[in-house]
Parts: sequence; C-alpha cells; structure tokens
Amino acid sequence: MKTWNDYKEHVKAIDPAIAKDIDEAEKISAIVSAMVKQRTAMGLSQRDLAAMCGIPQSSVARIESCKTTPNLSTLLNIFQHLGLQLTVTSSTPNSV
Amino acid sequence: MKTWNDYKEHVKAIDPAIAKDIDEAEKISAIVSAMVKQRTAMGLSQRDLAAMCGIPQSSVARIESCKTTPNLSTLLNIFQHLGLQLTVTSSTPNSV
DNA sequence: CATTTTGATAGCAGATATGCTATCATCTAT
DNA sequence: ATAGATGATAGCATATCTGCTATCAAAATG
Repeated sequence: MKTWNDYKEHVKAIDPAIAKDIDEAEKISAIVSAMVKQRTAMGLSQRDLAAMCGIPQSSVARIESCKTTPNLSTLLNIFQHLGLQLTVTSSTPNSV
Repeated sequence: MKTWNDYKEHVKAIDPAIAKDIDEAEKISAIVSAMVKQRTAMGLSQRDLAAMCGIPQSSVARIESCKTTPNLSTLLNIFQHLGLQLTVTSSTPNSV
C-alpha cells in the first residue's frame, strides 16, 4: 500500500512547481501543529486562547484548520500568549 | 541624553497596550533584520531576491522597510530562497 | 437524557497585503 | 559626466486575511 509520503514524493517529482507549494504547506502545517500542541498542552480551548489574544474563536479555528495562512502579526500575537517563540535559523551552516 | 531604549521603556511602563505593540514590532523587526542581513550577505539586491521568489521588488522593499507585515506564506517563500528557516521554540523551558 | 463545551463553518464588511507598473533620488562605476 | 544599479515609493486592482456574529454537529459532562 502506498503511503501519503509516496504519493507526495511522486507528485513533487512530476511537477517542481507543485513541489514548492507542498513544501510550503508542510512548513505552515508544522508551525500550526506546534501551535495546537502547545494550546492543548496548556489545557486551553480555542475560545480560551482567542480571548487571551483578543481575537474571535473563528480566527483561531481558521488558522488551526489551515483555512487561512495567518499574517505574521497574527501569528506572533498567538505565539506570545502560548509562550512560543519564532526563531530565525540559517539552513546553511557556518554563514558566520 | 536619553536613549531610544529609555523612551521605549518609559512608554511601555505607561501604557501596557502600547507595550504589546512595541514588543510585536520588535519581533517583526528582528525577523526582517535577519532577512535583510542574509540577503546582503548573499550579495543579492532586492530585485535579485524578488526574481528568485517570483514576486515584484516592491513587495520585498515594502516588507524590508516594514511598510507591511508579511503573510506567513510570503515570509516562508522568501526565507526558502535565502536559506533561512523559521523555527518554533518554547519560551517556557521543559514543557516536555 | 439534558446541558454545556468544543471546534468547524458561514456570511458579511472592513482592513490589509499583494502583484503589477512605473518613477524617483542616490549611489556606483566606467 | 554618463549610464547603470539600487532601494523607496506611488497608484491601482485584486486577493486574502480578519473581526464580528451566529449556527451546527459532535463530544464531554452532569
């Protein structure tokens, strides 16, 4: 049986343009996943977190379910209240 | 003579709501600064980078000069071509 | 079973970012 | 001096996110 990864690699091999989209979607997904994980770990509902951030629950839900890709400002607001941090890392080692 | 930091701390002490805005602006500024630093380190002009990312130079300029706060998607696109990575870190140590 | 909580979703209006094109001042190099 | 490169900025149309409000199904709780 083929896994999702098999399918994914297949598609990426066929169309590099789509590969780029998939890569980006995966990065966003990873960030959002960390966000959801932290929220639940803190025992917060979407409504709880939303109230803390001063935004509606629908906004949190849309981001968590990947219906929209958040603005950096919105993401930082949420991260702030989750005790999460966004860090810039260099992929290329030793860039001095 | 008062430094900018003195002024900043002063304002933040007076109005916590503004303090939040300042904190966010500083985070965005830090991310953007890292981005500009990497671009120049790679010897790329805004036009070069923009072409690589498939976006207009004006978009790069607007983000670098903080005229707009980028969408996470736009930021990841640029980071991708700069060899930069966005990492989620926990501010609270040992969250297991 | 009844109630509450939770996450997803809808519609709408307003705000903001984006793409595209073009211009401008400044700097650099020939 | 002249031409080219660079970053900032403008206007416009479009796309997208966001806030607000409300509803719904499913799950949890009593």
